[in-house]
Amino acid sequence: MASTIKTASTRRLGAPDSRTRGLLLDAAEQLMLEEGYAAVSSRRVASRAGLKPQLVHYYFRTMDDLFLAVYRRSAEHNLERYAAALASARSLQELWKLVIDPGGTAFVMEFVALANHRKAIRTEIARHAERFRQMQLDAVARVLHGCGSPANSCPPVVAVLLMTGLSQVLVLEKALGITSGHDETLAFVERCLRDLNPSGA
Amino acid sequence: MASTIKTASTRRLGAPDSRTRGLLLDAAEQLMLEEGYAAVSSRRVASRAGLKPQLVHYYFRTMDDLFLAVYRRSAEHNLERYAAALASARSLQELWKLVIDPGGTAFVMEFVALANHRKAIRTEIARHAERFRQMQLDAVARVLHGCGSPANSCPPVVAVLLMTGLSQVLVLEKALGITSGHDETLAFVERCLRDLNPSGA
DNA sequence: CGTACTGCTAGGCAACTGCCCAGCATTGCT
DNA sequence: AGCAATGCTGGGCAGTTGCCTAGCAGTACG
Repeated sequence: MASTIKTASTRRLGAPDSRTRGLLLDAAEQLMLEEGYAAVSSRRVASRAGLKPQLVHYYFRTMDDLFLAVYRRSAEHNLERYAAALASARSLQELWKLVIDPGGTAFVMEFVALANHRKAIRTEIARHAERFRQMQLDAVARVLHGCGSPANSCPPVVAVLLMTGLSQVLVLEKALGITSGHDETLAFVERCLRDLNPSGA
Repeated sequence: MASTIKTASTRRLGAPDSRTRGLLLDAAEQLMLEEGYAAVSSRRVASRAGLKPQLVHYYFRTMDDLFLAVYRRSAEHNLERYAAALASARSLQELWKLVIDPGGTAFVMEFVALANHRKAIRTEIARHAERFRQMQLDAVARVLHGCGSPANSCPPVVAVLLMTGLSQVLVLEKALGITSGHDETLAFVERCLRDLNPSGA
């Protein structure tokens, strides 16, 4: 009754800041991006990290906990990186560059697929997305306000959704091997941005 | 060597137009939408259809063949339905209504996730997407040409991509439970369309 | 010294997977 | 009647999965 306390409901679990735990998260994240969430199993994660399979369940009670941890860590990281970039963006052009960066989008897409039928992850994504949206909104509103065009242009929320949507199709289609119309669209967006704010970057 | 001919490379397979085969396709499609592609296994598909598991492999050599068949059947069906609707659409407003219909989008999203790491399905999706895009393009070009605004507006391809992107974010976010900015965006789009073509319809 | 805790592991259970084979009964052709 | 094709099934193999239990060796601390 001494060493294995487990407080009647939870079994022994590894420390959240362990180095090994981090390695497992790395491996899971890689696997997920390369082969999809269905390929992420405890054995595969461990072998990719060069560790024993049981370690996965030593640090994460269930596989869902693993997925959540992977998502949380990456989302938090992206949020910080993005916040800094957004804060220093001074033009719509710079914001657009941030939005169409395919780095985060691919990652999010895979999680969206996973989240589609796991509510714990779905709500976590929703929470982060709202924070994300708010950040973008502030930045766009600030920049839009700085370069005028109140009635001519569209409300900031709409601009954010438009940019997000466009970025999503472009990234997704590129991944599928579809590229028709992409160049024209990118050129069009840049033309629009230049019309709104001729000073450029 | 008589009954089991199998021509040395392929084993015996069920007829493509069999009623049972259709039931299996139905079951697989349902499962996929309700629980994700990871939940589609031969046993589960069969039990959902009220049939024996071996029938799945009697009609489809591999699970990938099953997925491909599910996709092909549904995509073909959507394509026809869409073609008819597009052909009869006379205004941008009507086209927009077709684009934001969430029916097909959810289905496509699940397959995109699956396709991400199965090249046979990926190329099939790409093929259909290109046909789809071309159809939309023709329709948009026709309608845009009909209501003028050559320089003021954007090229048809860009319009299609914009609409597709917007539809994707809206559907995807709604599924996740995120709705901030959606109403404003829908209102904005309708305002834009009315500016382009006041006659509405 | 003993005690408590930590990181880690050997081993295993029950469930599930894709896929195959041999064989049944029915139908239709000759 | 004879024969072949068809729809279907009982049974099974080999592999993978999530998750658990019991325990080992090392360290910190009284």
